[in-house]
Amino acid sequence: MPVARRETCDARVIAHVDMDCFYVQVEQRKQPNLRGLPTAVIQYNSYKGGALIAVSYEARRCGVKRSMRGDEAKEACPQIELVQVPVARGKADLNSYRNAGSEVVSVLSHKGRCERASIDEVYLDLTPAAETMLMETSPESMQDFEEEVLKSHVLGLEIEDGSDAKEEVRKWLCRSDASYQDKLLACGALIVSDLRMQVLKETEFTCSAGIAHNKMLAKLASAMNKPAQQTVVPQSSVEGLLASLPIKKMKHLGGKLGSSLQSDLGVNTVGDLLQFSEEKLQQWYGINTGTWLWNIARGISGEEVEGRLLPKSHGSGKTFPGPQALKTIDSVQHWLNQLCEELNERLYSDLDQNKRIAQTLTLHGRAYKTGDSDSLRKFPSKSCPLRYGTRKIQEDALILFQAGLRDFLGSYSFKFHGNKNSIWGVTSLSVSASKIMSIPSGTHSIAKYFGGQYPSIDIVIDEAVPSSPSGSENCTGMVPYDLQLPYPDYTEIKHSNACLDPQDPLNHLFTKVEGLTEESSFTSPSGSEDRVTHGEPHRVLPAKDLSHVSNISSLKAVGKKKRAGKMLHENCSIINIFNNYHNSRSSLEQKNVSNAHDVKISSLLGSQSADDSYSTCNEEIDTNKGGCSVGVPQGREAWSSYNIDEIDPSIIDELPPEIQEEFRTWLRPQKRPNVAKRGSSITHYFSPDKSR
DNA sequence: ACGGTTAATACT
DNA sequence: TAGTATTAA
Repeated sequence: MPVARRETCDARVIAHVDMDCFYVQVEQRKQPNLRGLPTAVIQYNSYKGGALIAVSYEARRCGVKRSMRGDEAKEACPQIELVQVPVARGKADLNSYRNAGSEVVSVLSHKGRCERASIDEVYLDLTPAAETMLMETSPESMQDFEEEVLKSHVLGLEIEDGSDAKEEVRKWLCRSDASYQDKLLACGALIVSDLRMQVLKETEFTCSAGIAHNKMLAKLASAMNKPAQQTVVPQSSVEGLLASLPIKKMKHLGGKLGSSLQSDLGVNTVGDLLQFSEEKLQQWYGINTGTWLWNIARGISGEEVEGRLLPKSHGSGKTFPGPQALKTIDSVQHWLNQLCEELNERLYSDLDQNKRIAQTLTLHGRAYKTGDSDSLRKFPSKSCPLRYGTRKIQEDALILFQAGLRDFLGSYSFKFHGNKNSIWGVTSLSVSASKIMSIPSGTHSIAKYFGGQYPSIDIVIDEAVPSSPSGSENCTGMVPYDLQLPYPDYTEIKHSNACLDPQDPLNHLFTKVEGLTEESSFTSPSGSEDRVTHGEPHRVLPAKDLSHVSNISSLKAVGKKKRAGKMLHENCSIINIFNNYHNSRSSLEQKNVSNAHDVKISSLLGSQSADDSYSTCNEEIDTNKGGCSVGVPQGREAWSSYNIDEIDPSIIDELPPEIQEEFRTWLRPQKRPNVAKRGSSITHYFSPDKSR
């Protein structure tokens, strides 16, 4: 949650690092002969030469743009080298780019708190590092600087014609009469240029960066001078910068909200927003967005750098444009199988490398209905608890699709159901895994149970662990681990204060999840009658008729209520054990657990081979004191097994500092409830952010 | 309605 | 909550 309190108290040093045409650089590193040539990365060569997704700066100089197709690019720049995105399972495979992004993160993350903002972007909070540098090795006392940092752009620093820009920058960097804030930024510039050189040395990738007092300004700055340059935003330059900055250039305002601002208020630059009171902006766009707008007009953004090096979800998707639209369940199933195979592979990599498990599987689709004016209707997304193993994910995804299709088609559809000349076409499919939790990996960690050292714990193991649990060889339905999350556990996570009602007639089901699982895993996808539904709000699918859908254990086990702290050992979910473990700790013991949360960076970035065994649970305590740990669950989820309201605030001081921080973040004032907006249909995305 | 794919976040 | 919508790279 953004908190702008710091904005007025102390100056932060925030950097945004943005890789230059990243996919191109990854391909050029693979094929060094392409270096320096106009190059673009395309996917799917079939239609008009494929779609460009990254363009080198040489090619941009030729007039090639990202919105072009391969053919157009060739036309604009005949010498252009077009490299195809790797394809696996008939779809684009972005793994090499993800892994390259991780390489970059591993270099950047050892200096200050680091947030992986996307596959090729990172935020850094360099405040402590800059403060330290200012105290110990202030640029003021430095004689010479690296060439690289002298190439920095400093906004508001006037370079007269004929004067030496590098000399001006050098003078700015070691100005002794600079404000404290500017001195910190100067330190930030030195640190960042150092980091960028390190990235180049260790990964062969160039990047650009912005250095400013908050994320918003750093992000703006990193895009101002590309490629391979950095830009500093002194506070004194902010007003002028925003005064002329087109509103649409601002992050979050590139879409409909930005357009509304233009049409509702006649605002064209960020500076134009200054004329409106906070109340006025709130009236138009709601409390949160209104306050956010009022702040950004003043260059204020209190968003914290999150300290997260890993993605929060994994997804795999594909589009089937126009004539390629899928018209049969069989073709849908085929593609779902491909997508799920990829997803499963990535889930196991994440488990292996980062000791994380995902809890929710979601299916998204797009579809049209033929001969229906309503054909643009949205295909609903559906989700359910995630069960590990290719086959299970495939089964569940198909079920979710069928549920979605049923909703999509509505009542009149059923007679054509399954007909060859179907009245629908699917134009895109995607499956994703979210609600990822990190499994603590220290001495007392249940991660050890994964390694089989404590086989008495009732985790279901279908089969011995193969070294590489990739999808295709799992078609037998055998999977290494049954990490399914039967419904009771799932709901329990979200409602740690839920109670077990001993009288609940569904309890017997609750304790029989394992049996149901075994039985249902191999049940044919139709005709099953022995499902159970109930009226609780945690159904995955609508309570309507599900009988056309196969059994799915997670849908069947629907008992929910449970007394906090009282666990049922018959229930074999890994999450349940996790919770049980946590809940049985004293607050003192929790210290140890928390300290052991972190996973070594090396395990994140080590060779990508999937054959590391889980038994190599390290007992190391994280050595990174900068709050930049890997694999630590962030935010509330990390503490989901505790009832927030039951935490005695006095225990917080007893916790290790990094955990205290997490608690405090978590206990910060929550966002104000939104109030009605007026005159705009734009929904609200922003949290209160204002300095007080 | 060939800017695809992936991911994050906010709202209801 | 689960589902929708917006944004961005």
